[in-house]
Amino acid sequence: MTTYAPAEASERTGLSLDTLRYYERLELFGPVHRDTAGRRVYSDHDVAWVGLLVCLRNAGLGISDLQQFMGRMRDRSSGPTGLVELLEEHRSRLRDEVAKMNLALGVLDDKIAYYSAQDGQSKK
Amino acid sequence: MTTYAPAEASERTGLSLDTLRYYERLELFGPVHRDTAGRRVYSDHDVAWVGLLVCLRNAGLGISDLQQFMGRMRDRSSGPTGLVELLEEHRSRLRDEVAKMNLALGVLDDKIAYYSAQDGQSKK
DNA sequence: AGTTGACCTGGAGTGCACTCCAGGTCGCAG
DNA sequence: CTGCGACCTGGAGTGCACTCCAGGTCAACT
Repeated sequence: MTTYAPAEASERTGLSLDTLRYYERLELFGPVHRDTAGRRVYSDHDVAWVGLLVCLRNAGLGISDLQQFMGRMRDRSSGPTGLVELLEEHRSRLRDEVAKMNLALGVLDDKIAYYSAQDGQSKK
Repeated sequence: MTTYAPAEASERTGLSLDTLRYYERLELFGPVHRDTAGRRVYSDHDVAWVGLLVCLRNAGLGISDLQQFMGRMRDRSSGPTGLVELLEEHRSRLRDEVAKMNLALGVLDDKIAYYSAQDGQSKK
């Protein structure tokens, strides 16, 4: 199993060392294995997991959402935790967001069309 | 021309009174007309404009983006200001965002499918 | 043995976008 | 004319998500 030094994990996830540690403190992932000197050694699994976190963060989920998500994952062995419901809730929120953004995109398109036309003939 | 008291403007734009005043201070819109007692009187135009701001904010533009946008609008009479270019830049950023969100949506779909299946047979 | 550089910790600092507050003014219903 | 409620101001406070920092440890190179 491949492992990664902090700097490499940072590079692969696109997060700073600080952010990686920050996420770990908040228990969004980990615990991360340490070498004899106390330095972090990230596994494939860690890196992949952080990739998921980054993706969901990019999508606009907050830290507390991710914490909930993690919590449910952890307790999954002890029966149903509503994990799927939680995910579905976030999915529908995300869809709303996307809809909003598409709306804004439409507005931007309109504005661009409008002002392009104006600028095109502005020195009348 | 219809006008609106602060409370009504707040209702129509979905922003709090505080936020409305905050946006005005930052010159994202206005200046807003006042009555004899010094109270704000919002016009149709103000409300519509704030609607645009809200839409762009929803879409993830920051306050400083909106300020730039406003600045260019103001100076438009004195020749080309690169307003269209600015809008186009934001549009492409927005498109990236949407793409990211769609990616996240795909990931969520996968997770939901995966954990639904697991939960469905979890009490094995 | 000394220097370098990557890493460690806990905690303080930053930037953003609000949000709240104290203390005050006004116009109108009773 | 007295409340009352909506509004005003400048400025302080909040919550989030990092980001930076001082002071220290350790392994490897020279």
